[in-house]
Amino acid sequence: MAKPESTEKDDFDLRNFLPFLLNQAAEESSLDFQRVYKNRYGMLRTEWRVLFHLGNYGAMSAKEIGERAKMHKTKISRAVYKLEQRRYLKRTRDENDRRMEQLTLTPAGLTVYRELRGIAEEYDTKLAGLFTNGEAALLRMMLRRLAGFE
Amino acid sequence: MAKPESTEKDDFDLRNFLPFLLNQAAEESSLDFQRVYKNRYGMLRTEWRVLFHLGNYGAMSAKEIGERAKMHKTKISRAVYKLEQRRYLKRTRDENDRRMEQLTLTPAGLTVYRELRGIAEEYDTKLAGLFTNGEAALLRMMLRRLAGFE
DNA sequence: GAATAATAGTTGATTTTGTAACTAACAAGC
DNA sequence: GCTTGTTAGTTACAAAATCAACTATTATTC
Repeated sequence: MAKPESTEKDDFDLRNFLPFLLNQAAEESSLDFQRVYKNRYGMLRTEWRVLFHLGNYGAMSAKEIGERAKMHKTKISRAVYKLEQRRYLKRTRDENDRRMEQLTLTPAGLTVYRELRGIAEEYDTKLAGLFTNGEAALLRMMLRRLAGFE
Repeated sequence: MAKPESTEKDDFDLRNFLPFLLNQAAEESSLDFQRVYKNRYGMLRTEWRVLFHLGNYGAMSAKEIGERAKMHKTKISRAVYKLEQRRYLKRTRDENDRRMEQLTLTPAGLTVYRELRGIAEEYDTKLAGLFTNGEAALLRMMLRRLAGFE
């Protein structure tokens, strides 16, 4: 006599809940890269992000980085400070609007960026290798949409 | 005379780098849900996760939650403490192995779980609505693989 | 079965993040 | 042109995450 234990519907599965799933995937898929920038370059997550923004898109202000990476301005302020200490970037006051400063990578910063970028590319290829080319492209498209890019 | 500025290859785009992209998507896609458990229920991320594990999969030990959610044991220890304070769960010492304790939701905890689960389901549906059914299913499959589930 | 190692969970110290208040420069209204 | 509001960025303080050391219990080894 198959009597249901309760009337409760519980077809919900945490492991399919998109915010959780995305978070777990993000966490897991950045472990190896994290090890590199952390252990090998002594950087924090916020720091490589700032470095990559400047390396990849060229000089910009802290505010602009904040908008692109959706990082709070205090995080960026501190990351910029650390990168400046290590002589990876320099600031130049914007003469048109003296509230902000233009951030530029130094040659040393650019070198580190290129090294890390190489590792990032390899790593990305490895991750994408879990899928067919078509799937991977679709994945990126969907993630961009979820992230609010495009 | 179209002379390239440098020999540098820079087809790299940070916004397509999977670890970054996943992180941005995860961040962005959990904002609304975060507001609910934070502002309306005064919970932390770690806390709703523990609550959901117990609600969704039934009683288990802190260690088991840690393995499933890839959360460090100190985070769990503190989340369990908070949930216990609020009478959302109770602990019972495992008599076979007295080092660990079985964690169970109280009726109050179960109620809160069900409320939040409902909101989570709605929210998930909204997010999935950005895609076709087939795409969404594929997305979940790919994320599960990246997360190391299955 | 006593000594050693391993495991579940907690606690305290340090590091990192988040929040709010602040300074300095610019913009707008009148 | 002076008051009021806004913006870029920093700093101080509070909250949370990380890391290491700790207790209590179980497992292993000789």
